[in-house]
Amino acid sequence: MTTKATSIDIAYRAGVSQSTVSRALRNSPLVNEETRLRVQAIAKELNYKVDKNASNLRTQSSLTLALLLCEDPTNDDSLINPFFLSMLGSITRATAQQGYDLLVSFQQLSSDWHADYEDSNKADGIILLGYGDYMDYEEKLNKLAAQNTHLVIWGPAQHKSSVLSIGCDNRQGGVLATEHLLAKGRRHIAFLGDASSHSPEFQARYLGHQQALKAAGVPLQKGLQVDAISTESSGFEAASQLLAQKRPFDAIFAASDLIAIGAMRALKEQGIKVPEDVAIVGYDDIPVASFANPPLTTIKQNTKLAGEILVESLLKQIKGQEVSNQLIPTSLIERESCGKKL
Amino acid sequence: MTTKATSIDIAYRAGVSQSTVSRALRNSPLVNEETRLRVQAIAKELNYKVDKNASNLRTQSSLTLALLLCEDPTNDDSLINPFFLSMLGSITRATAQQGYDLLVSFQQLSSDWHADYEDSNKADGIILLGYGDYMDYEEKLNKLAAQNTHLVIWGPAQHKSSVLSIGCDNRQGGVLATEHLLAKGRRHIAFLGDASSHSPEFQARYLGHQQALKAAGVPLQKGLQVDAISTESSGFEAASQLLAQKRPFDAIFAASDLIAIGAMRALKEQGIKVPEDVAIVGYDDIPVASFANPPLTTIKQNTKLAGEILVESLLKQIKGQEVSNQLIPTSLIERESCGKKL
DNA sequence: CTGAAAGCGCTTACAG
DNA sequence: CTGAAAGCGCTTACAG
Repeated sequence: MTTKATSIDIAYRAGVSQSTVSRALRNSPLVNEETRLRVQAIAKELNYKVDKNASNLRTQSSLTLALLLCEDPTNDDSLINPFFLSMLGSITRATAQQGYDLLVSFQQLSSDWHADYEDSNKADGIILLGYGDYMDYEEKLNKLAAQNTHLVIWGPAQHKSSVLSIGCDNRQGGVLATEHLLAKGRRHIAFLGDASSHSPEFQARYLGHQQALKAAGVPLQKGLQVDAISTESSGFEAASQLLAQKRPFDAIFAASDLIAIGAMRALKEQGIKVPEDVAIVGYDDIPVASFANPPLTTIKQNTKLAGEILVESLLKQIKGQEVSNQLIPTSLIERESCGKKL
Repeated sequence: MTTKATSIDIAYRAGVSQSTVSRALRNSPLVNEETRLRVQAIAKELNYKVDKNASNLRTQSSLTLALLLCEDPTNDDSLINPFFLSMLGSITRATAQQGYDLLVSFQQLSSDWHADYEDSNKADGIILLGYGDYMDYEEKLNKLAAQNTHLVIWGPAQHKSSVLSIGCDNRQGGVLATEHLLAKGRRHIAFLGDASSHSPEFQARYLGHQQALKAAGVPLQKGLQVDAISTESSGFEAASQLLAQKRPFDAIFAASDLIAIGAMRALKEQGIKVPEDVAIVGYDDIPVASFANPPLTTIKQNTKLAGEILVESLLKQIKGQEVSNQLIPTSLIERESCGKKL
């Protein structure tokens, strides 16, 4: 193994032309079966692999997808949102299943990631996984779409945006959570999470919450909504603030599991029992949820399916097929934070 | 933006040759400052990006690293070991920092991953992150090393292997854990984790445990070691088995946080209090650890540093520089599962 | 079924 | 400082 074998080496050994080698290796029906087998045997023996740079250059495609994880710059610790990590896993798998490679990159929202990957022919398309506040980069996104970049983003579809979006149905998840709490007999349900348009996901969950309340004829109490971002400490803060209000409540719908866990800590410190005094539902079903105390009932986003759809849609777009935004349904995972199963 | 601009388009507009464009874009000192600026301005205007396939083909390098995550096939759910996820994050960052791209791939140990990436010129080198039992693929690894593949693996250095290894100092971590338990006055310390050579990491931790015991003059009780793999349920099983033995113990050193958490569940179910009755130390410091109840004291592996060293070493190897195996020190994170801080 | 040839878009000696 | 030319290793019309 001194130097890498090329198709010419194989051609020489097999006594055929380099073109034939290329055809044989790609299983072209044009080439004689016997020749093909001979060529393939020699290729295997020499441990030959097609040079991707050469073939990509020639075919002008890369069989590679780029995944851009846009992180919240505030959180500069090497800690990644566990939900994203789970998405990363499923996207990697789905990409491999389709015979593509995956280039992964972490980006600050601020940086000039726009199209670097596709423009330089490193990837055929881009998947963008970003945090909450899409408004910041909506402009960039639209510009990209206008340039015919192949791009799919994870998240709620934006009204004015023409970018292909795949996301979970946050409103439906919100409905599910609140319906569950209602079914457990709770009537004073607090919502922990930013409900402004800067967090479209959380906002949609809150909207679902309101919808379920309305459907059940239970009045919404605005005072029971407290802002929080998706961290344990923010959840702790929000719950403490809620408690300080002295406004009675018997349940919490937390916009994320991390918030729920922080909230549970705050409740425990004040001697409030979960689920006896306050029932609680989270959102995401991150691994920690099942280890919480008590194990957390939560809304699960199907990351496996999401990854598959993301990759599938992007590939369709690349091939010029019709694609449309999709909303993936969520499901409720019942554990013990809302009391005994019904 | 109809079609992608090439260096020829720029040459045409700038009124220079394509060679000069190439030089100007690479900031070659050979080219006149004024020309360079003009060319770069036009490139920017046309949104030009160097075609990676072409330049890689020409230079025979890819500025890309491949990360192979070899998963335990038993665990076919989309759940990835949280520790690996954390490594993935830090490797991605370290790679980007060095100006390289990262190709990520999940592999079954069984599959023929060997060198696909480097052989096909998609990557300049490979980082292998695998689960416990390296013996299964040691042969493959040695073959690769013999082929001059640029490769670095995460894990304990193997005696007979010539493969570059970077890993945490598991023995030292074991010493740390047991010393801490000893300092808390515990004398009957159980060890939960496979201590055979099939799990070299766990085995090294167990060896560290023994070493600390010996240094303190506390006799090792072999009966207090129970096998477990790194899952919550296996930890639960192991602790249950330990309890069933009726051999008294006042502390547990779990070979991983997941095992520790499962063990805590088993203890709780039997009404045994942590840390009053039994103190417990885990290993890894995965995110769940701090949310456990009580928060888990554990041995932290510095994944940020590990990722950096992994990438750095691989790059050195690629450049033909001297490299050697490295052991990264661990540290103890004290929380509440061993009682009050001293 | 097979071969000779062009060309993907760069980088880099070589000559001036 | 600049240009003409070769060549990285493939794929694929084109001709036979």
